[in-house]
Amino acid sequence: MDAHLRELRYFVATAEESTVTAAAARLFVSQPALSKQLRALERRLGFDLFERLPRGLTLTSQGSVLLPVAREVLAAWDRGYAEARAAAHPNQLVVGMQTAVGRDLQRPAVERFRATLPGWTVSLRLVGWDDPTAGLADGTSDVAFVWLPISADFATRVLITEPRWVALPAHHPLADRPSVPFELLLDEPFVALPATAGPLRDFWLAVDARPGPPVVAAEATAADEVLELVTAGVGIALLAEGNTGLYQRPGLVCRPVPDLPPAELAVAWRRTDNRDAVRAFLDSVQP
Amino acid sequence: MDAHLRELRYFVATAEESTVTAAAARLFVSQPALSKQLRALERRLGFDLFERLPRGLTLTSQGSVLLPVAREVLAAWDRGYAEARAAAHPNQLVVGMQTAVGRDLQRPAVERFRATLPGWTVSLRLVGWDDPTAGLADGTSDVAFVWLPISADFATRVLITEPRWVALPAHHPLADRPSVPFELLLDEPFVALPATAGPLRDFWLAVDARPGPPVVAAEATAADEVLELVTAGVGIALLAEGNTGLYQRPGLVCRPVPDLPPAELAVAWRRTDNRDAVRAFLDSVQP
DNA sequence: CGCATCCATAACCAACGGTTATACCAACAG
DNA sequence: CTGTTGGTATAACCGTTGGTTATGGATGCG
Repeated sequence: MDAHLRELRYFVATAEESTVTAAAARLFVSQPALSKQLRALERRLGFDLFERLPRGLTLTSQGSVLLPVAREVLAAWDRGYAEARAAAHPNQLVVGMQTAVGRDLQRPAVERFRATLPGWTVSLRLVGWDDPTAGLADGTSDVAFVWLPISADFATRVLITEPRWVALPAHHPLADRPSVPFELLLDEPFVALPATAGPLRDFWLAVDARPGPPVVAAEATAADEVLELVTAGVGIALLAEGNTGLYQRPGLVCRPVPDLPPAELAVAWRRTDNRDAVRAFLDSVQP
Repeated sequence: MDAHLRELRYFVATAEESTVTAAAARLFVSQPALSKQLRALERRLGFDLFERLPRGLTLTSQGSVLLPVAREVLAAWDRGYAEARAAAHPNQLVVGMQTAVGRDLQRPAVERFRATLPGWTVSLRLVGWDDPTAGLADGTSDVAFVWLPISADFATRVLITEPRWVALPAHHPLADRPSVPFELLLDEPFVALPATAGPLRDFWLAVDARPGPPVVAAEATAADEVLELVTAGVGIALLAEGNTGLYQRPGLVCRPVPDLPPAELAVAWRRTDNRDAVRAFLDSVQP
C-alpha cells in the first residue's frame, strides 16, 4: 500500500487538530477535499484511522500506531530533501531574510563567517512575508533572520528587541500626536500579512492587545507593498522601530505605540540541522 | 515538496537497475510511464536524480543523497503499515503458506505455540505462488512456510530438504522410466510459476542446471492449476518429493530427478520483526 | 425548538498516471 | 557507410484522482 506523502500530512494535521474542519483550514484546502482524502486513505489502508464523533474525531488504535510512523516518514523525507538540495551547492550557506534587515547585522556576520570558513560562500535570499520562516521550512534557506514568533520546529536566538511603531498616512488625524496609544488604533483598518504567515500575522496586528477581532483592510507580502497601501490611505500598519528610518517616504509618518510589547528579531535555523557551517554562522552573528 | 511513495519506489528500483527499461519491467509498468514519472519527479524536486548516458543511467550527486533517504522512508512506511494492520488483531499471529505444507509440520507447531502463549490465536493463510513470500512482504503474514530461495529481506530457517521430482502426464514417453535425469527434460515445455515469483520461478524451472533458456508453455499460481495443466499435457513441472503423495491423481505420474540439487522448505519471518510471538512460533516449529 | 457546528455527499472540472505507437540517439557489426 | 540493437523521450489518448462549491444531515446547546 503506497500513500502520497501529502496524505500523511493530511493525516497528521487532522490528528493534531482533531477536527477535519480545523485541519482543512490549517492545510489551506476545503473541508470536503480533506474529508474525501482521509476517507480514501482509510479505504486503501483497509482500516479506519479515526472514529467520527459528533464533535470532531479521535484516533482509532490503528491510527495511533500509524501517527508516529507518518511523522517519522515525513521528517525523514523533509530532511533528506533538504540535504539533497544542499548537495547541489556544496559549501554554500543560504541566508534567508524576511525583509531587508538593515541594522548592520548581516554584513559583519557574513564577513566573520567567511573568515572562519574560507571555502564557503554565502548567498542572501529575500523572502516574502507569506513564508514566515524565510525559506527554512521548505529547505531553501539554511539560516534566516526572522521576526518572532515562529514555529517551534526551529531554534532561534534573539538579536534585537525593538518597540513597535505605527505607520500612518500623513493626513491621518492621529499623525499629529508624538506617540499613539494602541487603544486609539483598535477600530482602524489594518494592512495585514497574508494568512500563511500564521502567528506572525497576529503579532503585527497585535491581536493579543485587542478585546475583539482586528479590521483587516488589505493584505501585503512585502514591506514596500505595505507602505504603499498605508500611504494610499487604505489602512495602517505596525512596524519595528528600526524599520521606520528604512522606509521613510513622503506622505508617510511613523509614531511609537508605547503600550505594546516590543518586537523581537532573531536568527533561526532548523532544530535538527547540526552542520558545522550553520553553527559557524550563528557564532558569527553574535560573537 | 511532497512525493508519492510510489515515485520513491520507482526511483529506488531505477537506481538499482540503472536502466529505465529494466526497472520498468521489474515494476510491471511500461517504460514510457516510468520515464515520465521520473522526469516529473525530477521536475518537481527541482534537480535531476539521474544522468542519462547512452547505455543507461547513473545517479547524480543529489540522487545519491536522496537514494538512502528514499529507502529509509519506504522501509519506515512498510514497517509502520504492517504494525498498524497488526494492531487491528492484537494477539493474533498470521501464518502464511505457499502451498498446503503437509508433512505434519504446522499442526504440532501451532499446538506448541498455543501452549506457550495461551492468549494468542493463530490464523493460517494460504497464498498463491504469485507472492513467493506468502504475505510476509506486504505484511499480511507474520511468519510463513516458504520454499527457498527468498529475498534477503527475510530471515529463514530450513526445516526440510527434499529431492526434486518431475510430474508428467501418464502417457508421456518418459513416464515409463523409474527416474528421469534432468538432461532429458531440457527441451520439454514447462508449466512455470508467474514472473512475480522471481528467483523461485527460476528454481522450479531449474535454470541453473540448463545450458539455455527454458521453454515455458504456461504459468500457474497454485498447485492444483499446475497439475491440471500437466495432466492435460500442456507441459511438465518439477515438484518436491513430499508433495508427490499429496497431489496424486489419475493421469499423472511423478518420477525423481536424481541429478538436481534438492529443494528446501523453510520457515521465514521479517528480519526486523523481533516480537516475542514470532520468536515463540519459531521455537514451536523446531523445538 | 431553532441554531450552530461539523462531517459527508453530489456534481463538476483540471491534472495526473497509465497505456500504445513512434521518434530519436549512440554504439556497434558488417 | 549503413543497418541493427539497446536504450530514452515524446505524442496522443483515456480512466482516475484531487480539488472546488453547494448542500444535506446529525448532534449538542441556549
